[in-house]
Amino acid sequence: MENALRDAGVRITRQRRLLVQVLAEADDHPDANALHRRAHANDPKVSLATVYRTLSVLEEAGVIDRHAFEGKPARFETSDRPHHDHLIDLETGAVIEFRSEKIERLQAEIAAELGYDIVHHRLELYARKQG
Amino acid sequence: MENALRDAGVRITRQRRLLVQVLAEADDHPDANALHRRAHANDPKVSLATVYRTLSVLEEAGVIDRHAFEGKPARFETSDRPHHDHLIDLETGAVIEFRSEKIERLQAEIAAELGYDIVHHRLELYARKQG
DNA sequence: CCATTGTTGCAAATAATTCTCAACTGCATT
DNA sequence: AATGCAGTTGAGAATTATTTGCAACAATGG
Repeated sequence: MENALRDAGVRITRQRRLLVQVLAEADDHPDANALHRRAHANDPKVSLATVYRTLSVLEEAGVIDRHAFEGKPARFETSDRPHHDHLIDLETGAVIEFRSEKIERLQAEIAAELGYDIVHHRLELYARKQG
Repeated sequence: MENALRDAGVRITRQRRLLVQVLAEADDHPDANALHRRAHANDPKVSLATVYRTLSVLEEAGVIDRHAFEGKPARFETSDRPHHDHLIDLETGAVIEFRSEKIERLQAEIAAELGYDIVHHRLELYARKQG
């Protein structure tokens, strides 16, 4: 991942290397604060401002994704996994990932009809188990 | 709409009546600040805090919908209109409504395949004008 | 018309994120 | 290995969106 950054012309600093590592090790979807806490454990000198700045840089470079769930703080994950959307089970809160080529295509068509190119999208299905 | 509120046990105050009116007249998707500005024009005494409080009350009563688009402040619209999804212009922040029967159908199919019935969903396209 | 209870305005509090600026550090070059 | 400089950092102040505490006020039932 570090190489990908270097190639994108991003200067590799101690704190950036640390954050990349923390993100790579995360199997959840931490927010900026959680990342700061984790990085801080390894290097108490890393500041929250730098976490925010670095997250923007990494997002810009395309190595992480930023997810904005309702009102809540933004959460991040490495973008090495394939794109997917989410179905949320309203009773259990479980999150099921899915992907539909057809929907992706339709979205692009709709945007094109309106004169737009999609940069990214958000699709969440809130559902209940069939009776 | 006022009756719907009364039925929901919501006390009708001068400022609530005004905000309901402003919302009913809005054909865009204003945020709390914009609503405050518009209400303020009619009654300079209405405060921003009350706008926020009233919006929560109206949402609770089910007469308006709150949309939390990425990072940006929440935006509102009356919920008396037929269902639609949103395309957000990343440059101007403009919100364009659209509806696709095909996507609706596909969503239902996907949910069904996973053993679910959709209760509601959220689809947002973040896009940029075609060059 | 009065009492009760909910509502408002104001200002201060919170929460998430960005910015300012002086000190510091990658890294290309010598 | 030393040097220059543009990019980066830390600390805290600033900003933006929203919520809250509290005393004054007003809507509805009786």
